[in-house]
Amino acid sequence: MILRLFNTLTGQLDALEPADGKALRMYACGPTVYDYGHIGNFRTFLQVDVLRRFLRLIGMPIRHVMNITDVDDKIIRNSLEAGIPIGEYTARYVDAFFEDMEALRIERPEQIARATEHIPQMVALVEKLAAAKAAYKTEDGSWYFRLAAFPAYGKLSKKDLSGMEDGARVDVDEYEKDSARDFALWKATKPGETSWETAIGNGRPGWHIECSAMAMEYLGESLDLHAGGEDLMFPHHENEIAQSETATHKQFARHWMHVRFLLVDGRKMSKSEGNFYTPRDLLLKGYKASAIRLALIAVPYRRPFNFTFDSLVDATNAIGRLRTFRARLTAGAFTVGANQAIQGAAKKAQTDYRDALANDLNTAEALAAIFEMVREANTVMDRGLFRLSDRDAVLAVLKDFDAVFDVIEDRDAEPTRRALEWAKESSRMEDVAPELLAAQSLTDEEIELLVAERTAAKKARNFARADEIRNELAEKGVVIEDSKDGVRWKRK
RNA sequence: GGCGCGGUACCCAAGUGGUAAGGGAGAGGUCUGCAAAACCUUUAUGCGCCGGUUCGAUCCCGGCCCGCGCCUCCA
Repeated sequence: MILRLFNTLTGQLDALEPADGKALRMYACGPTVYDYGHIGNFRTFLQVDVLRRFLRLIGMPIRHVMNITDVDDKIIRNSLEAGIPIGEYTARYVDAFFEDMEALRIERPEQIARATEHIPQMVALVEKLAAAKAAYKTEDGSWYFRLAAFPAYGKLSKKDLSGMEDGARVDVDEYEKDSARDFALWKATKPGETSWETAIGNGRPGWHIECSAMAMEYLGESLDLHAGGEDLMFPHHENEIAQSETATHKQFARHWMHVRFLLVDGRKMSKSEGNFYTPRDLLLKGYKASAIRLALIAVPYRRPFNFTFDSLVDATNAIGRLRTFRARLTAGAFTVGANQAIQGAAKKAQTDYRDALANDLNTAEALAAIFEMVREANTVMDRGLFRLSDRDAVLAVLKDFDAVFDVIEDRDAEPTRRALEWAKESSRMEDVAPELLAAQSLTDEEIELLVAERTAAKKARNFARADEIRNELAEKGVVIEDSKDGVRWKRK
């Protein structure tokens, strides 16, 4: 099976395959650690996670590199304001980033590359460009890439910049540039700012150069895939192409994937609009990590996703349905044998599911394939015609599903617990939803005791007491389900 | 202004030149001590509007309206 993925460069669906027949070499732009990541950032990382998990599912080995930008204007400004070294300033956001990644069950790339740890590689690349007369140094000590040196500029974003050359928009700070569109490779620093003493002078890297240098360091001069948010297409990725291809004379990346933006209530998310959310914010409001994950991946990556709290509720309920279904499968006592209808349904679901993902990662269609099977299996179970081998067949499909979506297996308690801990440490307890605190007030053991007491009361036909316990649990977010196979409970 | 994307039921959303997946929510029913869960039925003669091509268009073409993104740091 092969994944056909939209390629920004060619404007069509292209088969995604390693050029050398070995592991797929992919690079994805990671976060700039000047603050906590928001759900927009994580939509991109999550969609890339879907990609890598699906590739693994179909047996393609991958080598995935992600950068962490731990030096840039905002970081320098903020750390200066806080009066701490940038390393110390970024450390907490790097930690937070990995914590959030884990909460959302985003797999760690094979290689994480931090900008500050690859200064020599960047310097070498600038030197190479300088030798090719594609980079020049300005009076203040900064280095710029000469756009005129790369005629193909704009091929990714399909921009024709020839008519916009040296227009009215010249930044006063950058008057020394040969052309307004030339971009910084290396920035001279002002006194007091973090800088590196290097062969090309004292300063710090420009943003674009880090991705080129680090991608080539770990993946070679020509990548199979480069991914990132749609906003990075121009100018960031365009600049990466320009500087890399000018330096190597090789195609930098054969395949480009861009994840569309997440909107909130139909608008771009921004702090000033007041519609800005981090995963932490949502966890403290009582939403589960799995619901955030599903909501952010259920809409295919090439569609803008309009985030609303409704979308989170929808995802929560959909996951509940899947988890209930699987619990019913595992708890049920089935007679030996197989039901041909179910065997067929499982096979079809398996195929449809994989085909959907293979078709430009159509997560919505993949989800539909799974739910169709769930309904058919439930129906057959209701009729008592479900057999032991059917369980294996259906569970196998769910396993495939969770290999990519990873939401059925309930690991929601830990992220919520950690978010609460974080709220305590950072004095944000007022942001915690009261229902969440109520739900946290009972331990599993306490719940088990109450459930047992209720079962006893029911047996004694003391329904008043049984209902009383059920209501008490409901108030604390615990739902009880009586079934032929015993009592199940779950936290809502 | 330039480039691009979208407008499908109450909400989210897939999709195809041949007659509308899936999820969520609502209503009715089955089951249950009652619930919950599950299942069944039900909710778009209709896919922004107007033309055109076609035997036939939601899907192709043209125009229009509305919404959004990028063009500057940005996932």
